[in-house]
Amino acid sequence: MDEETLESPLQGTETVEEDAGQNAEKNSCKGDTVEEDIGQRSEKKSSEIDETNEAAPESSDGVNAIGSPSSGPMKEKATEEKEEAKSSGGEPPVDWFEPLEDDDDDAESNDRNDPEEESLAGESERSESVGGSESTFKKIYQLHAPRRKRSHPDEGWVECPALGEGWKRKEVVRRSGSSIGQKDVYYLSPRGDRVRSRVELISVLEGQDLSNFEYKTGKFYHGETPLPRIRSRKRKVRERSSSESSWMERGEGADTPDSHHRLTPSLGSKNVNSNHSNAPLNSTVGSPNQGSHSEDPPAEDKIKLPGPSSSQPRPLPSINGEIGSEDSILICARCGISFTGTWYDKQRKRPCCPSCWAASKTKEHPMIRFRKWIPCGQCVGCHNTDNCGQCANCKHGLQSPESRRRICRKRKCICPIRKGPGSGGFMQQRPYSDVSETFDDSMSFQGEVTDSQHPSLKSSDTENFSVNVDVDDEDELSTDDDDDWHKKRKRRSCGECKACLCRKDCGTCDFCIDKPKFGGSNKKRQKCRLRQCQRQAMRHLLPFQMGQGDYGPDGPLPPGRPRPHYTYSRKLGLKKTKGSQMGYDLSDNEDDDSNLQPVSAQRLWSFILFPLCS
DNA sequence: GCCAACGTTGGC
DNA sequence: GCCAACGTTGGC
Ligand SMILES: [Zn+2]
Ligand SMILES: [Zn+2]
Repeated sequence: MDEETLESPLQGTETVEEDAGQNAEKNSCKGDTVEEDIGQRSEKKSSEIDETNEAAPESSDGVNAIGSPSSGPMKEKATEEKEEAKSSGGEPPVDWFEPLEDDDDDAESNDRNDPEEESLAGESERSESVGGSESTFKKIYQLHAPRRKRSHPDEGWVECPALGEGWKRKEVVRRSGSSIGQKDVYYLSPRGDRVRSRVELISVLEGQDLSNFEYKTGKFYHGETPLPRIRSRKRKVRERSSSESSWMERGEGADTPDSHHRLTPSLGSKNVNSNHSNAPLNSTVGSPNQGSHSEDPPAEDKIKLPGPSSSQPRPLPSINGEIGSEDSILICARCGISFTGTWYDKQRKRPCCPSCWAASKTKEHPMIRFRKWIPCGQCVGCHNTDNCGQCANCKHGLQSPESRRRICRKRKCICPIRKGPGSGGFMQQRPYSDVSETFDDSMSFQGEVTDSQHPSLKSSDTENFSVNVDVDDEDELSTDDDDDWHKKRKRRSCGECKACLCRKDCGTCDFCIDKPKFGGSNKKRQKCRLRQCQRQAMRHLLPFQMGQGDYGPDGPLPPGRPRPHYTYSRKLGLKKTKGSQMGYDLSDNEDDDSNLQPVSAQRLWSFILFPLCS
């Protein structure tokens, strides 16, 4: 979908264009920029529903609270979130993305103190408000209105002829909260539909082509002025944490206020679109539905995480709750500190504080082992001297300054199983002893670290988050090694052996049988055993004959690489081998020298025929 | 957009 | 520790 692409927070390397766009924005629609609280927006919605007598409500806090007592009104969420914050860590609050009550302290502190009472109040109120009558709206408005300073809802609207007669546009700058300074753009249709996002706009303007419309600026672009965010991006970006993508400086999402309400994986723009006919303005929010997560498309395609623009000061994480309101406190799953904001790890399962996130970006995170690729000097890649001119890196290099050029992928070492001086392999890049450089003493994880004899290996918490990370400099710190990630997916095959060169599946091995094309259920999803690389395939993927035999400490090494075991996926009770000490990464067996191509493998392969490949 | 298949996870 | 299962990714 276009809008998914357009609004993807991952869209962005175009900070510059973005800025330019913002300037253009001012010029195009001449909109007064209204300053507004984040939290206000939810209030304002109710009030505007009132004032415009708008039948189609527009958000969960406005709509669901009115129409459905069971549909997850924000007050309940607020309570839950608070509970979450109290119980250290755990899963993120389901609606953490809601800009709840994290603003103006002076005015709100009273309300905040008793969320349960508030919740109850909201409940009874909702129970009365079945039909969403005008009086109900007013009641809600009155209930909420005194709680925050608000800009007048009629304020700041300017004509936006680009969308047609009667359309209005409004910019709102947030005055507080974690995304302070961020500018939201709203539209108001001639019918009074209030639009907070591109998707909503599309819904309201059913059938109209908005592909050239830039939500943020309120302008249509024609041909020669491509919208910067439309550029396709490599999926490699996915490897970056959602936390990073939560910085919305890049895409248009940064300016669609609605984007902050569309953060649960199950609540993507897809849902929005499927919901668009009658109530376009309430479709982007709903009660969280965690269950459907796995069936959704990759979350990154549609999730936007809230966060301030990069051009604005980033909120400092609060250390153990000292800073920030209780409502938005999360417990970092990595270091254990509490922090305000909405940072999450790349799987969006655990909160990840800005420090940890930043540390991971700067390769200084104590819980992560960063490794760098060292060319072996022997493999095909290393022996290649000519750039292919075709690969992404070659193409990239054509447009890049010298400092950012990358080595041709055909010339990169493909030899993942070798390591050591003069040999390819991962080298640890950052010692654990650097922990203290990055983290403050007050951070709770330090206690855990010192409690254990060995910070990186003994603490269970540390264990859980001790991750091997192949350094990926793709975007930030380009070096010659910046496409190791690319290689990572290649490292099961040498590309040269008979098995690698074989293009045909045997159709009879278990992996083949599993394939849909052979009538299988696609559960194993592995390459035909006979096509598993003779040199680099995982041992357990090789033909069965090869795994058997008299391999032992004194005998020949078994062929193939052993299956890696991922220590970070294990919880408690792991026993570490003695070699698994600081600076030695044995958690990923690919680095183990025992994985070196054993002579016996070649011999064994001579027993495997390749009738399909010869 | 589809597909092959890689890497990781959780259950046992 | 093994392995079935599956989310994810790069190539086409
Ligand atoms: Zn096969
Ligand atoms: Zn091979």
